[in-house]
Amino acid sequence: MTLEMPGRRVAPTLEAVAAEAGVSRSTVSRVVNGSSHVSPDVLAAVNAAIDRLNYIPNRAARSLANRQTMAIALVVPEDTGRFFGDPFFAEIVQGITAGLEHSDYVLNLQLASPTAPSEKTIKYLLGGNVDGAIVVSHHSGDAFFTTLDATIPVVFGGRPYHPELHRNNYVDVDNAAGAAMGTQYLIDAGRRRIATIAGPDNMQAAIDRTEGWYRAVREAGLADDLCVHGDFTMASGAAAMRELLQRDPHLDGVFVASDLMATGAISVLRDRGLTVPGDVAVVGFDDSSAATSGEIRLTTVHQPSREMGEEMAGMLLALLRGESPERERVMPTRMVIRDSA
Amino acid sequence: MTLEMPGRRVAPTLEAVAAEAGVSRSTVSRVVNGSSHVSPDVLAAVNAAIDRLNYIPNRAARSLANRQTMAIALVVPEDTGRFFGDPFFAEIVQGITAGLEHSDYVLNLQLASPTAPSEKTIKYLLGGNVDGAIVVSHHSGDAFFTTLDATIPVVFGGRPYHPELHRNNYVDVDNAAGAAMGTQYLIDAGRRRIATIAGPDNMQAAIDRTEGWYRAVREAGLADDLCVHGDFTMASGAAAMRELLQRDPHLDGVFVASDLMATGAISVLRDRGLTVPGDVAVVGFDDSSAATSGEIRLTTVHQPSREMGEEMAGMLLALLRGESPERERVMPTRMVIRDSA
DNA sequence: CTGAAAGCGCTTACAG
DNA sequence: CTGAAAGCGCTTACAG
Repeated sequence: MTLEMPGRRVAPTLEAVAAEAGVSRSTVSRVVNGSSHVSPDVLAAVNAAIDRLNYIPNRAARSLANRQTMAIALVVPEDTGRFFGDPFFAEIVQGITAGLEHSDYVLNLQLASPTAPSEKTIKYLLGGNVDGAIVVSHHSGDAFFTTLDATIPVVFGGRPYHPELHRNNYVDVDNAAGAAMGTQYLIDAGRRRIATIAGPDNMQAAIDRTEGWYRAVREAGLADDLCVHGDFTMASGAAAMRELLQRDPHLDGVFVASDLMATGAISVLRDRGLTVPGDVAVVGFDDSSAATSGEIRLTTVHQPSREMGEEMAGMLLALLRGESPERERVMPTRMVIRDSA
Repeated sequence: MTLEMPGRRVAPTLEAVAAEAGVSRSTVSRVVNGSSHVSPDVLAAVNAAIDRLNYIPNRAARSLANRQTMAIALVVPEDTGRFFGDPFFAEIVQGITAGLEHSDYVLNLQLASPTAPSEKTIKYLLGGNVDGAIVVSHHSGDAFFTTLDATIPVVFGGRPYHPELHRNNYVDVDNAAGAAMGTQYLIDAGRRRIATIAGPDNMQAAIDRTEGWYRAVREAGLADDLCVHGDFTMASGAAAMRELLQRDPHLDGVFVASDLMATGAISVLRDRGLTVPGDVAVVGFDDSSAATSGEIRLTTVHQPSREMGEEMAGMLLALLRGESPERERVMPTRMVIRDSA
């Protein structure tokens, strides 16, 4: 590692390009950074030299000089299993990646534990290694993110749990309205005994969806006692469904706060010999690929996950440019009717 | 962004620590980097100063000075859907993360397209932004990885497609032997018309597994004509199963090159009213979480994915230390008997 | 064991 | 529009 490999050319520096083009380093730096104050012919000469030498600016040197790392952290306070298990995240990441594609920023994935990030992650995030951060799947009770938000620009995927404490940048959907819509769909279909499988109550999105269910069910004058919480995994959806069935074997509709949980719920329904949507109609939330990969295609509340990812990236980029974008971007949901309700 | 935020302290530098401790910068640098040539009391004084000031070394400055980035790229030549859709990757990533936990390296995720990495990714990887790379899910026909391997230390997850062209570092299992074992299990169970759902033939692991199936089936004197390829997704497993059934409605066993594809295959089997393993016995490969999340728990060939990820990290770390670890680490597979065969 | 000095490859005012 | 100079915060020989 220490000795020069044969055939391993040393990377050309700004200095070399300057010499090749017959100009000063300042000038090369200007063209590399797209400054407008460069005469056309000089610009051409420098660009030619850059191509000839195959020059790529040294990131570390640049960072040191201008105090920008050109890196963005994607912080996901979930264990690996949850992160990889839910297609919702795949779409978010896809969107973020797309939104960053034409920028010079690179994405650094930081998987943290749901309770608290590791010492290493904290040091990394607070140690000036990234210019900004996107945090998705935020849980309550972690003061770290408040610190982070005070240190570098951060945008949240989903309204963070304590919005009243300080104003955050986030992109989200109106979870309560979406959930109410999904529940209303069940009501309109004539269901009268409607349960919900809610998400974890330390996540704002989950809380809001539960709220939406309550609202719809109460407005319709129906009972609101059938609420069981899961943690957004398929297994937890199944477990919740079992409990619900035990509490009321005659329920005829269930609004589930995520497609993945809905998939789990449906499998137990079928195990019990109940038909979907015949005996029990099921409405999910997300419209992720989980909605169509199971045995029964899910009727669900669609949220534009990919676009949300793009929005997050765009918002952070704007923040990084020193602009003041709208702090709260709430995107629309809509019903997608398929086979489960 | 440009003006100093109120309350935003400037990060303390090495210089500041040196002043605080009453020593030179060189000395502080030595203790930060764990050099042994420091007297006990000086070491104590410096560490105290570091704690007092809450000093975190500046990465960019360090990188610039010693030409190390302390970053490792995880390159996955798959689209986001595939990467997030297969729990196998989750376990690999988990292992890699664990293996890097106690090092000072950070992981940079680079999702590339299966055919060729983007211009941005290439520039990033070749532009001295990472000290090494781990590439998983390597497909054939991409000369880029040869270039990459010649530029920085890289370890492959799975033997790369053209091992004869140059010697790579990799960690893998004996895919052929594992597949033969899985197929043999079917044979021993009395199955006589055994098909395979193979992986894409531009991936070495897939090729090897197909090879193992051929070997077992031929040695048993059985027909070897029922081979259909999928691309490791659940949907492709289902499609392959349909084609297989069309080619021979009476097949009684199938070895599937991945659990995810096996899950897809089983769902069509059941749709057709065939019982598993009664009518058709199914053996998967991976023993990922997909093996136990479906309707029928998979009998499958286990590969130690998480450990493999750890090995990859360990191997790369050794390479980065300038050591010469074994270039090829082949880990054991074993049968896991559950309900599908 | 410790320090002074040079240097890593850029950017950024400051002149002109 | 262009260049000379200083500086970003470290590490690395080189002396001592």
